[in-house]
Amino acid sequence: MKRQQKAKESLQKILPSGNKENDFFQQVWELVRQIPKGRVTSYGAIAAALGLKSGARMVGWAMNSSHGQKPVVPAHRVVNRNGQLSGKNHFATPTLMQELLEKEGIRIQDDTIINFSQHFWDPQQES
DNA sequence: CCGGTGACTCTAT
DNA sequence: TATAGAGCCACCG
Repeated sequence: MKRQQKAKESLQKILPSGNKENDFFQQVWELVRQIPKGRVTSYGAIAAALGLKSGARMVGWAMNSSHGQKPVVPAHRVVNRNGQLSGKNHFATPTLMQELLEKEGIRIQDDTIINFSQHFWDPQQES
């Protein structure tokens, strides 16, 4: 639990100069930002796109740090492999994620995206 | 250096 | 079909 707070604080360090801008987090944020409106992707897909075979958790960690990022990170467009809004609890409000997705034309039922595969956006496909 | 944790995913029972 | 356990990488103290 405290890890998240610490992680957020650590984020403060990577923002200033002299740090590794190529940080894993930055990569994730950048990729997430490239997600087209009305589309969604999974942590595993992002992790794979970054070269992490099973680093889905790291992606989630990056999302945690994405809170308050200057370039808005549409973390709401990132869901688990099941299309469930697993991270909705980490947003400003648990319902914010769903609201944002619905605003983009995505139907959500039971915290799960309907026709997830249809809205799914492959990070590698953007290239 | 080592242990613990995490917005995940897969495999096994 | 559902539940349980292990694997995975990165970061912190």
